[in-house]
Amino acid sequence: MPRDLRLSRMLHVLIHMDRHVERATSEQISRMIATNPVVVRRMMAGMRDRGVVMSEKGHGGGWQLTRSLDKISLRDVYEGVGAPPLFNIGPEAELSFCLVEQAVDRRLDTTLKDAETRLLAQFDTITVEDVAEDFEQQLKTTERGTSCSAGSGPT
Amino acid sequence: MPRDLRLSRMLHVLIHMDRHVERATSEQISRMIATNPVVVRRMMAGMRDRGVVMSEKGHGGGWQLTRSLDKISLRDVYEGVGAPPLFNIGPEAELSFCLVEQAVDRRLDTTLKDAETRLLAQFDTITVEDVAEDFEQQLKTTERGTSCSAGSGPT
DNA sequence: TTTCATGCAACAAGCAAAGTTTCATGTCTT
DNA sequence: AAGACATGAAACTTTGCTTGTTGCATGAAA
Repeated sequence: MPRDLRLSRMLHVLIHMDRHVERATSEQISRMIATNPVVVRRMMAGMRDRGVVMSEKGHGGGWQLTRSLDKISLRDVYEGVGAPPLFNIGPEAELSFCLVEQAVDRRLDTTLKDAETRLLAQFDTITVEDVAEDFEQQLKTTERGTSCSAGSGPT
Repeated sequence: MPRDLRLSRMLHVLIHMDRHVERATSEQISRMIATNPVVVRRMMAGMRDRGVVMSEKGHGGGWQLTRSLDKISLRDVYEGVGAPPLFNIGPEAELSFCLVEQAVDRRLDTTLKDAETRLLAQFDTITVEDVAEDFEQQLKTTERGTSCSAGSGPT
């Protein structure tokens, strides 16, 4: 249903990096989320700019976390991946000369801004570690050590 | 910024219909929101199915409100235009075999569903009449009777 | 110097809403 | 009955944004 997968994918990646691989190349990461290394670099660049991960070039290089997951909030990740628009609905960008449309736009705008503020506040309260623990809880229950990054090559 | 304009546009149309035109053809309505008559019919069809407006074919036909604006909530309009996805972000639709991704998806899903519930509840509390009164308040302040449906022909 | 990695730019593909064209159906007027 | 006017519905095109892909430059280790 949604169109922007970056937040979801980045969370997925960060947890794998913390729990399973420590340092990973874009190539390896791209296999975790079934995509292309370039897409990974594009996403990771924003995280690096925010100081959540670091990258090293050259032989033996790759990506690495710079803090533990309990110091990374969903908000950090959301902004790291470029703070894409939260909502799919809303008024047109350019304001109209029609006072009716202006009133509609104002009302819709404030209502959505309110919802956005509340949701981002929620994002502030959730750490990636919280989500990682959800994962481990489930792992304990099912007994299978199923993870996605294992083995399977590209193409 | 948003991609789905139907809620915004429909509100705009309903207020004009109540305050200015009473009965309007798709052609006239399409001029209000600067679009095509077919786009209007597509949007209005859902509103008709929900009993908010009625349509009549043939000479002298067109669209008409079946209730006053204070009996139409934003929620009604949102659902009338097809209840498009509220959010632009979120997890992939198909569930993964990777337990990490599953945990991420669950967490994101519940968080967004929560926000969705709150926003729709907010939509329940706002009537189109409320928005129409915003418009008239503004009208009183600026003294200009500016509206969009006046005069200007297509192309 | 070769190999492996990121960095960056440009372009193609996929998807959903919006826009458009065309024709059928129904209704009022003359 | 004929003509004008309106919705109804289907098919297709356009648009905007994310994602996917290719190519090349840059930097670091072997």
